[in-house]
Amino acid sequence: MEKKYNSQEVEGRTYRFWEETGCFNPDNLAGSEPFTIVLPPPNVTGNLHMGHAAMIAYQDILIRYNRMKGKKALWIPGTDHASIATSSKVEKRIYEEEGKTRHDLGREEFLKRVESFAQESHDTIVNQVKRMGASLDWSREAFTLDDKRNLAVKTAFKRMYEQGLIYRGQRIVNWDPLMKTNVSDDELEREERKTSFYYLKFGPFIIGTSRPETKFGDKYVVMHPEDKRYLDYKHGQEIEVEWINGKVKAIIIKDKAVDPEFGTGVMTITPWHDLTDFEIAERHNLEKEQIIDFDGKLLSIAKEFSGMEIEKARPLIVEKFKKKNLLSEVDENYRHSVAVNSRGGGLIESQIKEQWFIDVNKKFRIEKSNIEGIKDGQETNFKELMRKPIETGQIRIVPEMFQKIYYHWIDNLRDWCISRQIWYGHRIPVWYKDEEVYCDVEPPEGKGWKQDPDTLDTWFSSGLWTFSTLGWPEETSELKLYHPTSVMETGYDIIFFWVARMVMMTTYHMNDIPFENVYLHGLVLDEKGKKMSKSLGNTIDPLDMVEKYGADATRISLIVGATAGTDIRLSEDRIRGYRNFTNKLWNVSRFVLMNTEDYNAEEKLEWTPKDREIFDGFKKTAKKATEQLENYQFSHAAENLYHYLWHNFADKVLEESKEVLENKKTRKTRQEVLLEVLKGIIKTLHPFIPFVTEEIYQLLPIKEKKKTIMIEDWPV
RNA sequence: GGACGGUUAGCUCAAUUGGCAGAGCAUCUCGCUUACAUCGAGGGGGUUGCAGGUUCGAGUCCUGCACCGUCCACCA
Repeated sequence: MEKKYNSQEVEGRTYRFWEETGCFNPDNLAGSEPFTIVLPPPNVTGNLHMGHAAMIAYQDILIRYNRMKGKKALWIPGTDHASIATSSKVEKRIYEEEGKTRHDLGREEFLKRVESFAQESHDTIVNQVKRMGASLDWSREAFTLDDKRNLAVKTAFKRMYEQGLIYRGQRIVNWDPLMKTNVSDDELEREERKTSFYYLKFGPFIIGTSRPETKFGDKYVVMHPEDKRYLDYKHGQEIEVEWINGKVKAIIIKDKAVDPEFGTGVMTITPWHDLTDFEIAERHNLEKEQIIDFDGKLLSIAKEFSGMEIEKARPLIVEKFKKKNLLSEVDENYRHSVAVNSRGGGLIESQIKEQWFIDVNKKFRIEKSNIEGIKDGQETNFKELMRKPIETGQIRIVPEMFQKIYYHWIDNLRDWCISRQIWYGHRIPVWYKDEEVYCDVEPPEGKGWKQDPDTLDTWFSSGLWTFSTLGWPEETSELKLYHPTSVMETGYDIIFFWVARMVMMTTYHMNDIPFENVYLHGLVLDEKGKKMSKSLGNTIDPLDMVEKYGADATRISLIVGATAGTDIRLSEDRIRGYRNFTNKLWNVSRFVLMNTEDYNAEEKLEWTPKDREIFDGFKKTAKKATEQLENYQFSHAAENLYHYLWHNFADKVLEESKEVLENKKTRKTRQEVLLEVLKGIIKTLHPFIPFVTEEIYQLLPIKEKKKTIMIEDWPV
């Protein structure tokens, strides 16, 4: 046994060895009870970060533990094309390097570039995942945009379209003028900004606005019906006012959406560019006019400002209001939040545009149902399908706290906008010819059909992930055996994007739940508690740490102290600390092996009471660790084992054994006990620190050794 | 504006249903004893955010407050 443990050398060789054993593939395992996890597919946008490393650690623990418990443990790898994120990344790169936009390149050429970037990222990521020691079944690897998944997406779309659950409509959407696409409500990020708030004279009224550049088309002035200050004005009354481009006729509208407490209690509306205004306009059947185009520039209605970008035009427009004596007052310290595209895009401008939506309220009949609380043939809708399995406990969320957040999201949910005006992703399987619309998995026969240019929101394909990876829409035996999956282990930050959508898609298409348990982990933050980001320069690259301290140390440093749903602070010191732990385990093993060179496995002797006490001490610890693992208390389990190895087995048992081993009478049984306990320790520690434990296992002088510790029996 | 989480040793966090406040790191003292100095032996360090209440007993339960964080929300 080497005096020093060389993680670099051992880890590289051991992963290859594991792959060769075939034990990552449950088809080669003896058990019959399945245990399934699908890996949340990393985006093919570059590299793995610490968050990925943590997620791999948690899932690999579950998989290795259950495999040792004799289950058919399946962990399915895959990557996500992440349409908007990947597209944005490549667009930026091309713009920086060549000064071109995707529109300059054209759809075909641009897609080629994205695909080659995606392939590169994929290869890097797969390599990194392997370095972490993940026992994934690579024979089942999937990609959200490969042929099988493409078929699944199209099939899913078609079914939902035919049942009227997917529809196309003119609606107000979140338009990103920078990336030139719409994004869903969940992809928005709010940023608080300090801006000026302008009070403008609109005939007899003073109206407030933070967006004077949208005011060109104003012809409705709205107030609360019960606002006493304005009782003299009647709904529908027409007034003539002097406005930015001369006299306009305006109509008084009374609507409860107006808050009398805010500003002057009167506002003019811009239905094309604001959701509240849009809804008011819908209620009263008012005209809607576009003021800003899809590039974020003013339209001809703005007269001399037409073609200008908003930021540039705003001060000039304010100046004009001022000159015309229409500016009453300016509040310079107005704070409000603006919406930004969280996928690296720009400031959101609401626009009316034709888009595809999933109707979350529409009732439909579910033929068969394995969902608790929903009967065969019952009428239901997507909101209910998402809610029911959590309510009945058929799906358990850990930590429980997130249930409330989940319900709250469902209650406030609006129709999910699934179309995107970007090119990288699943093209919408709909074709048009004149007034005809055709939806199918394959394009229609005949000439003159044009496919919808849009692609689907990346989360549409992600929503199918638990079953599309198992071969759906084909009715495979894989699906029967491994679905519903056992655990969905993912970050709490994508509970809406992903967890909810999987529940929705799976209950609808499979009439079943996607997973039995949801374990939500926290974020990996830097040592000061800040989010790791490249711009802040506070990232720790998992691969650097693997090279310096080993994958085992990196993994366990992400586990201890990470309880469900809470963020973890990581520093290099922490990882170094756990490297010391793997070193300790190595030396403990060396001590045991050095003192058992003459051990004869054939001879069976009776243990002394002290021997038994030692063994019981380990049993107790292992039992506790098992309970903790069953309850997803990874941190506690790891800490518990850490403590036992170091402060009980090493500090007490080995120290005391030094004397016992000297004595010929007591030597033999003690050797047996030490080997037995050491074997137990490395088995229970294996899910956490797989490499070093495998290496030690291979060196143990025991009989009936399996080819790998991965398929050893769990010692409880 | 609404909800949720947090506040415990210098730092990061534990403490099952209320039952003697703990661990790791850091720090200090001593020790290169042939498993390990990536180590060992030992020490110091606390009014559990604040103010009340329930209880034989509160870090834990109740009420109020303060601060930090997160999510949600159409205030122009």
